[in-house]
Amino acid sequence: MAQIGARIRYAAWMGTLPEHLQPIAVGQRPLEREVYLEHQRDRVLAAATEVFAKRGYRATTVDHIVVAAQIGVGTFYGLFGGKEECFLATYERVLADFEQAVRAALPTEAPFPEQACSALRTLLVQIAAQPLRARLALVEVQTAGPPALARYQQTIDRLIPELARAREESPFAAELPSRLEEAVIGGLLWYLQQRLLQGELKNPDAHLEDVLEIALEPFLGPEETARLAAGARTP
Amino acid sequence: MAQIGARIRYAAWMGTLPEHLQPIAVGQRPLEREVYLEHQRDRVLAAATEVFAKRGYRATTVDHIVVAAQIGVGTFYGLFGGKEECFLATYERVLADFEQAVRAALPTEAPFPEQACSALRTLLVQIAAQPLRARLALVEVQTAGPPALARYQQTIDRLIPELARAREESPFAAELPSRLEEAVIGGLLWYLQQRLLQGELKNPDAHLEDVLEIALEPFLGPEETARLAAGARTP
Amino acid sequence: MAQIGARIRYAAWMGTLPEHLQPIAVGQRPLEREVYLEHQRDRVLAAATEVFAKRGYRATTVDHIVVAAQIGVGTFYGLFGGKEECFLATYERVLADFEQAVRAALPTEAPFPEQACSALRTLLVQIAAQPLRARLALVEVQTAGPPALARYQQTIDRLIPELARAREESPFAAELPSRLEEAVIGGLLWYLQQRLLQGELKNPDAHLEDVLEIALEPFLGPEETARLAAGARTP
Amino acid sequence: MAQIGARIRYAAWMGTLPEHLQPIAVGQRPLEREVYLEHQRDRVLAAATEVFAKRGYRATTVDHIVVAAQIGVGTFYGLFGGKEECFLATYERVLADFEQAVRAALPTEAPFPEQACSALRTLLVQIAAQPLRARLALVEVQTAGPPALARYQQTIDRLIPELARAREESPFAAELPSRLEEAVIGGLLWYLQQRLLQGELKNPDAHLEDVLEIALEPFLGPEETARLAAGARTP
DNA sequence: AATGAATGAGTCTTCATTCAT
DNA sequence: GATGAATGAAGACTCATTCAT
Repeated sequence: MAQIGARIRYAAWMGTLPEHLQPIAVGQRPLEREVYLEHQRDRVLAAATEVFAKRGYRATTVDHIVVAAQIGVGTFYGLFGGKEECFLATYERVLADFEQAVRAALPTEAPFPEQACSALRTLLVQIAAQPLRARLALVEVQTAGPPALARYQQTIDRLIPELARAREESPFAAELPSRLEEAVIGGLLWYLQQRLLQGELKNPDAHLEDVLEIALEPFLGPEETARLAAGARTP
Repeated sequence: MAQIGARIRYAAWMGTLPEHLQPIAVGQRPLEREVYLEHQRDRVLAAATEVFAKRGYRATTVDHIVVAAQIGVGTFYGLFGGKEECFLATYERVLADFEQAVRAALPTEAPFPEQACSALRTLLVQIAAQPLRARLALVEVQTAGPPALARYQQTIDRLIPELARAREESPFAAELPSRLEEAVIGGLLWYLQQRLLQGELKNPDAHLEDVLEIALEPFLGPEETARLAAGARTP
Repeated sequence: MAQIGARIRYAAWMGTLPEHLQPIAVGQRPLEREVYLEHQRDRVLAAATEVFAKRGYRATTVDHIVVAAQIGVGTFYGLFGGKEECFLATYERVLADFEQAVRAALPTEAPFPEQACSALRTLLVQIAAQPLRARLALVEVQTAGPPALARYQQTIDRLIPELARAREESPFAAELPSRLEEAVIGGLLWYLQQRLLQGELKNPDAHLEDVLEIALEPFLGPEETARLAAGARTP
Repeated sequence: MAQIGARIRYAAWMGTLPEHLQPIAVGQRPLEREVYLEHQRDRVLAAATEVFAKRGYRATTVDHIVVAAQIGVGTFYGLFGGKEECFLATYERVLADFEQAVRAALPTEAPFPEQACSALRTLLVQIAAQPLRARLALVEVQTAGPPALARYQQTIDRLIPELARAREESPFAAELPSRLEEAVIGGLLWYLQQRLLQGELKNPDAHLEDVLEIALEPFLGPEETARLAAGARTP
């Protein structure tokens, strides 16, 4: 029903035409192919992310992805087991990228509150920079069927121990509700999801205060939270 | 593919068969019919709730509902505009019932904290008593397409002012994060949704403490919350 | 991909247009509908038989049938579980018709050899009259997948006891090979199948002698067989 | 979807790796290559036979064969024109092997009945020894499309003159039905096919008597047939 | 010569919705 | 008003075959 010529893409990517300029190291060829393939999967994943985020998981058809990625249907099924598996791969990729961004920016030597603040800020920055991918990871994942939902919940469950460190640092650790981490994460996700759906997350710093209040104030109290917010704003 | 004879049901409900023995009071007929129709819609809604909750919105087909409700497809489309509209109606009905239950049990004369506590407890009781309907209103609604999601968010938005009363009552009103209501509701919904999906909401009182901690402690503080929990447990 | 307007067919079949000429007996309507439905299934079955016989089971697509029968794809799947089930139904129908024709022509009061001869002759007549259906029942059934093959073998197994009656009548019963029925039926089917594939079964009487020789001579001997052949030729 | 490194296999078969140590006799290379190619085709054919027999012609995909044979898809298409042609080649190969086995065991100097008996016995032995190949040559060939079916019928047609020799030897040649060879072969094939499908051809001698009765008794009469069966059993 | 990634026509199947009865 | 047969667009997925490397 759609798509034509992706072999051409490979040729183009290889820059085939000026033959004499090609790397002559014959042994290298298979490597290039491998690199191309990785690149290919990435391209499809990127296209899929966009399509999923724009149309929603359900409204997206394999054909949409295939057209967007400029590949054949068969290629798609060679790369992924099907629409659902493709979505899952997309989700994993987005998640991994976000996580890596957060880790990369993390002031590992700083005290925990600063680290937490940095993580949240990077998250907001990432969301603002890549709203489509964020939408996929926060919204669409919830409607992409049971396996995706399970994977989403698993992701969140992994956040609980991270936040538990805030409890340890808390001056009022003793009085904290037992389920606080869970509630805080639920609240935070809700907040982000709502803002995202309203298209209100263009400017990360505009929401940092809210986010810190939601995520950290219950543990660290208002003054400390305000201090963090102020600190984050300056640099 | 399925369904047989629903006209018969109407006849039976009317006690029709011996036609000449029917009440002839013509004026009364339309009323009976109206009553029947309402009854009919209720029956279909009830059947639909069950099907939607059991199979999930997406996996449910109009035929499933139609078979469960023992009506014809045409009747279904006479009653609702389509599958989505039917789901929405189902959702509204469930919501209205839950709300009514909460209102009915509300100690209107009691101070706010007691009222809030009662509302939350009734909610837990309702969820435990009707897990299918709860599942529909908390989980399925999120996967039933954009309109349903919008309606869900609207529902939640309406809860914010209710919770804002807790802020007024709060002894530390001044220090409360500005977005606290939002975060608290998000956290609460997350908590309920997770428990529901795990099938852990059979016993309402087992979760009341958690729920109070999540919903009220941020506003009222630990002592007051503990007091409410204790008070709720006794009656 | 194809098909339009079958509702029209129903109207036409009902002869709707001249409304005042319609049977007014309202109670009769559902019956007519039922009759129509049976007629409908028959029509589809007839169309399917033709398509299957002409294109072969494998080369036939559901769409081919659907176009030939002038119905919608959905209607097809409402009538049958799928292509294979449709083929099976077709096969059963053809078989039943052939069997009925044989039974109808059977001289029940005559001695066994005459009955057998009549049965074989009717079979040849039927095959000559409906080569497409014969082809389906003798050839295509073997390539229509395991279930069809099993059904075919079952059919043949049911013929063995019928032929065993010839053994009882045989003057040399004692000397007959034990597996003779099986071999004879195999040989007969082979003969018919080959002739059919060569398009050589246009004239039933041209093959009656061969068929009698194959099927009956091993049991009844050459003279008796020749007598039967001669007798069958005259009427 | 599958297959890796078949070039390696060639290298291994050639003992390639230490390139400078390879026999340099250039003239010899093409020969080795030819030998390799024949070997290669054999290997693929063997793998294909197994796959076709196990999964059935229709359910077998080119990929299945390619994986089983450990070659690339392209190689497959270099070796055969396509799936159907490959099946045909497989069939020919199996047939040729069976025929050769029969010929090899044939007591050329013995009188015809003994030869026929030997041929049938060898056939049964071969079938018992290689049920998969037998299944391919007797069953699958019938479902592998028109060309294969035609080829199958051709094979059988070639058997008729062989069996006609039995007619010449027959003491009752004059009374034999004219189409007897055809019927007998049809019956024999049917018998074998049925036993094969039921997995009942493990022990060749258990079926020799049946087979002789089906194939030879019509020509040679019961006593002679019994004599042959007895003779075949002893050696 | 061998490889296997890419292709995309072709297949089956589902299901929301319509409308003549 | 109720019915349910009919529709057919739309979807997911397969697999024989090609061809650049």
